[in-house]
Amino acid sequence: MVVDQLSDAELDRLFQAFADTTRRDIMRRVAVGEYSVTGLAALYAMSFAAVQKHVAVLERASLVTKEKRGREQIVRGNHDGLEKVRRLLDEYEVIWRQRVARIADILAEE
Amino acid sequence: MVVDQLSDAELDRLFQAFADTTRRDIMRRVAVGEYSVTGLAALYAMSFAAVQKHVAVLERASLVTKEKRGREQIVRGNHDGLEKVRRLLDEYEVIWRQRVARIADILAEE
DNA sequence: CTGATCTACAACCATTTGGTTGTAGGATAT
DNA sequence: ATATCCTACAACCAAATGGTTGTAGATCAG
Repeated sequence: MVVDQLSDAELDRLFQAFADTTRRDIMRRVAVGEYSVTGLAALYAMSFAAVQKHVAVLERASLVTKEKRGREQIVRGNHDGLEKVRRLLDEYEVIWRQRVARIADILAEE
Repeated sequence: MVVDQLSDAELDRLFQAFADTTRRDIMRRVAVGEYSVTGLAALYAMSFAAVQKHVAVLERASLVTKEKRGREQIVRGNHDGLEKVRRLLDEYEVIWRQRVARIADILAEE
């Protein structure tokens, strides 16, 4: 099993990428289908450049990939990025449960 | 079952709160034990005010709660906030798996 | 070749963020 | 009563964020 150590900077970028409504919506879209950057831009009430920037943020966070197809750039969801975030939150969950279990033990002892 | 609709603003706050190394570290600490704000501040190479602000960000995101005890303010992890984020990411996961399944079906038809 | 389309990126702007120091109020200890 | 401790918050600053318009390079269609 690969340990896949996540740097703080990488996690910062991952969570930061999710911390915007438009980007979360893009994530949902590209998880289901394929979109060019222009195709995505058509969905939102903001400029093409703004959407292109959002896609760039997602790309830097490894949450999407882009593939050139003719003059278009096809944006696809990257499952790895999502998995990394989920895994981290699962760790927090484990820590939490351990604590709850510990407290339960303490209460049982009384 | 409570649906517990999450507003975009609430999700923005939750992910934003996680998008900082210091705040993630605070989350790990308060998941395990109890800390006053001063107790937390002692752990980091920054001013008390900076840490107090980080705690305030986590509190606004419903990721921690504070309880006054004498002149101290005890910071505790709030499991609900963590669960909300995990649940959202699980939704993305479900969407993703549906897509993978759909592609597998298409490939199977050929 | 020419014009239209798709993308990337620079420059700019307002707001937010993450840090600082300083001030002030409530709780505790002596 | 007084000094100390813990906290909150204001004011400030530099950098990042989320948006804009404009420019320019590829690629495609006629």
